[in-house]
Amino acid sequence: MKNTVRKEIEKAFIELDNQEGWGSANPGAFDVSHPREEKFGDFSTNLAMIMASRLKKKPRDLAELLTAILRKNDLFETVEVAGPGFINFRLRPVRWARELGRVFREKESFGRVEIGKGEKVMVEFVSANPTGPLHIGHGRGAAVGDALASILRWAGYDVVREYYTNDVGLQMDNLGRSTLLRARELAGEILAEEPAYKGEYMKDVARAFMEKHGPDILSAPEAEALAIARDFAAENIMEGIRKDLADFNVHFDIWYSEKTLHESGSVEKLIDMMLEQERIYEKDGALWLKTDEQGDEKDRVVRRANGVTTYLAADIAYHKTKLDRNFSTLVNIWGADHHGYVPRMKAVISALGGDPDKLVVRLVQLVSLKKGGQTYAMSTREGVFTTLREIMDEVGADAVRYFFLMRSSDSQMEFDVELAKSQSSENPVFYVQYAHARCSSIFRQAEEKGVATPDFQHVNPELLTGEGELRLIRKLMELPEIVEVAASSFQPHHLTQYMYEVAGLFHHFYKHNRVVGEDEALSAARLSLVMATQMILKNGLGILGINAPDKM
RNA sequence: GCGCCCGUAGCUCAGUUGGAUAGAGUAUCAGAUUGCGGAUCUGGGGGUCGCAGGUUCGAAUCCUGCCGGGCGCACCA
Repeated sequence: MKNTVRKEIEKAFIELDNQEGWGSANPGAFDVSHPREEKFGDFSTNLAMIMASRLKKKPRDLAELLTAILRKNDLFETVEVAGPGFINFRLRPVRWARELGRVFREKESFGRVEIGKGEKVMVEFVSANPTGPLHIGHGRGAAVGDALASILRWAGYDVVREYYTNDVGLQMDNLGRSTLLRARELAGEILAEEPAYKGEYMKDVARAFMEKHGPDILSAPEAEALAIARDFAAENIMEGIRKDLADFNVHFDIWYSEKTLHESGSVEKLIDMMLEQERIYEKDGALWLKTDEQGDEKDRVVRRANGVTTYLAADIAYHKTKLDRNFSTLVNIWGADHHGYVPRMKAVISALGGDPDKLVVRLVQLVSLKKGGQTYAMSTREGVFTTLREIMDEVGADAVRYFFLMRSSDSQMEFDVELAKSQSSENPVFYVQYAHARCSSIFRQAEEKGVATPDFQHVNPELLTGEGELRLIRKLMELPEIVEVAASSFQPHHLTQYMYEVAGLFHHFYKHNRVVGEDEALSAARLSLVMATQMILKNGLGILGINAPDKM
């Protein structure tokens, strides 16, 4: 609808331009927005203010001239000049009601837009090392990454969800050693040293390890036992991560293993190539990548003096594969504690001959937990963290996702556990899901009373022009705009916020308008509005990866 | 010391590319409903948008400086 209005404004401007002979032809960039105050109308444009300086006219005078033309358009009920030179539009109510037909034509696709034009986008997220279970920080990244991927898909991009596993290197060796230590402890030995991974979960890993390999494994040669323990632990923990994510309704297209990059030799090959290109040089026995001249604080080591490559070396090879796979945008969702890597990774992209602007890093800020009136900061340093599994078990996957998605990922957030658990209107996820369930309930009621589900083509739109109805309809028709905003800002919370508003307007409508009543035509019209609302709630919640229940 | 994010109502937070009298929930106060799910709805009070400059017709939004909070600054990942 917004685009329709924009086109009408452009047409009017061109007409005015011809009439006055300014020859400016192009109205340029101007806004069409929903005014904050309802009394200003359905849409508002700043065109007159933008063009005023270019044409050396007073904004209000220009606005008046445009208004005279726009008033002839029967799309609008009123066109008015306001404030410093805004033009405010109010559409004829019946035009809004008729617009609902779009929802019934597009159904489960209503909300899709084509700004992506089929371009390939990768969203890489979570990518936690298989050294321990996911905690709620990972959970926030998982929710944001997954919802963002869906939003981009709805915006017309060809999206791939990818998880990169760091399944080799020093951390993995530490993991193997920790497993063996715990296994020996289970066998009755005293801990020879403090394990690198101290969490309780390591005891479970060790127990499973012993069950599979039996006690003989402990007397095997150290190197052999270590390798077996390492591989077992990594696989065991990774399995848990996959399960957690699946239960969190997060599904990846590709699980990319760092190990394969080493095994294929592409890490070494790229280092050699960059040495030749003098993007990598030797100093103090180590090999360094020139990231400094690309905006990083200093150059970075890719191969240590002891001959072992660093994480960065693998990351070069990994990002090479991303570039080779022809994505137009590479989105990475990282925890805020990794922000220092952004310039480094941009430098890597440049060194590979790619455009660093292709890499979009969304940093997701930390989560703290509020429980029993206390706030707990999640801290890896102090080893205090709640796992994603624990919080999912306590409040449910839907509520966890909703809470992670209702705030801007740029802000640190407080997760109120009691609120997420409460089954009342105070809890936003219940408020939204309840709106959907209420729609279903209305249909059940209609069915009992023998009221048929209407076909929108036979509904009289004039019957949907009450204040509460119009407000709801206007909001419903915004879904495509919201998808666009969320996609272009890479911020899913815009959609979550919108869902809440839709639910609020629907509850209001329901309270003040009898849906299934005596008047057959009116019942049909209102039932169709409920159907449209339910479709929007279902589509929106679907994008966010949250269930839309018929009963609660 | 350098860098990134944040600072908006008592509390938790929105505010799309700069727009009109800055919003929601919650808390608080006051109300509604003999009917489709009260898991709902209506209203009131509550603000120096951290502070100070600057750009602009117009700044919560952009720029600079300062203050406060969080997080990073390895030949770890």
